[in-house]
Amino acid sequence: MFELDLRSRKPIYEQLVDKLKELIINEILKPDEQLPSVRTLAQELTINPNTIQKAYRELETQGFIYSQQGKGSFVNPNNESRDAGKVNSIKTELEKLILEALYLGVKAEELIQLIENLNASKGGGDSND
Amino acid sequence: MFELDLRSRKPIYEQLVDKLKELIINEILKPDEQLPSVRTLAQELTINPNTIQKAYRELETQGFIYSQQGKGSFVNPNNESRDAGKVNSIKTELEKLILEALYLGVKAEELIQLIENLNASKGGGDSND
DNA sequence: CTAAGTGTATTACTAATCTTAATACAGTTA
DNA sequence: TAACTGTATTAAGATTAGTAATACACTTAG
Repeated sequence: MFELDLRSRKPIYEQLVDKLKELIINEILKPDEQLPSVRTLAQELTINPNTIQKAYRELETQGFIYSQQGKGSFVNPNNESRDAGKVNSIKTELEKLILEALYLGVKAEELIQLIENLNASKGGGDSND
Repeated sequence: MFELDLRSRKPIYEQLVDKLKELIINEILKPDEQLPSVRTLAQELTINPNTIQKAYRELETQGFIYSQQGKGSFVNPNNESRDAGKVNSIKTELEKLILEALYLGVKAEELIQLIENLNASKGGGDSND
């Protein structure tokens, strides 16, 4: 299900968070779909269950999944209103990166094109990155 | 010159890097303008010179400043061609954030507006964030 | 109720990072 | 030469991050 780089400087749990976020955003994991249990996934990836749990907790904090004790962890159906704070922090990050890109000579049109491409492929299934 | 949060989880040198990048991008620090010396700034902020140096080294690695032994550290005039690798990594980061924003319900138009606003204010002096 | 599955919490050990400090070296400039 | 620059090294302490082992709590199927 995942390919992890155990030798990377990037923590395992962070790699997990990124990959799962990607799967959720690209709707490969559907709303309310159950994720693998912490122990199952831990066995599969040959890492510690706590590491999985740390990733799941982070995803829950960020609002991408919800967990129920005894039942499992599931993809959070994305109601586009609950995340005002998160949207704001993302916008702040975006501003920083956009300013940096503009400073380095990237044209505004190019950035706009980037958005339009990503927006067009949204919901169109998987992406190749 | 700066306000640092010594109690923050964010390392001091990283706070410095961010602030200086901002000043450079917004052209408050002009090309070839000399930065405060590591020792001066260290005294001013009551922190260790090594911490300043770490920030300066990071800024130099990222291409925002250049340093000359015996002379000082200076804002790097931004020739908009040298940073192909950096531009690419910024674009990758942007893609991730844009996808996440779109997923959370932010409209593409809103993001485009964001870019246009930032682009319009570019070179127009300071910003209020 | 029991068994086997789920998530959760606590604790501990290890490793890495951050900050400071004390020196020393090297180049520039007046 | 003196006083300023950046740079490098080493070491120490503190904090944080990552991983692991274990126990607890809830849910579901029988």
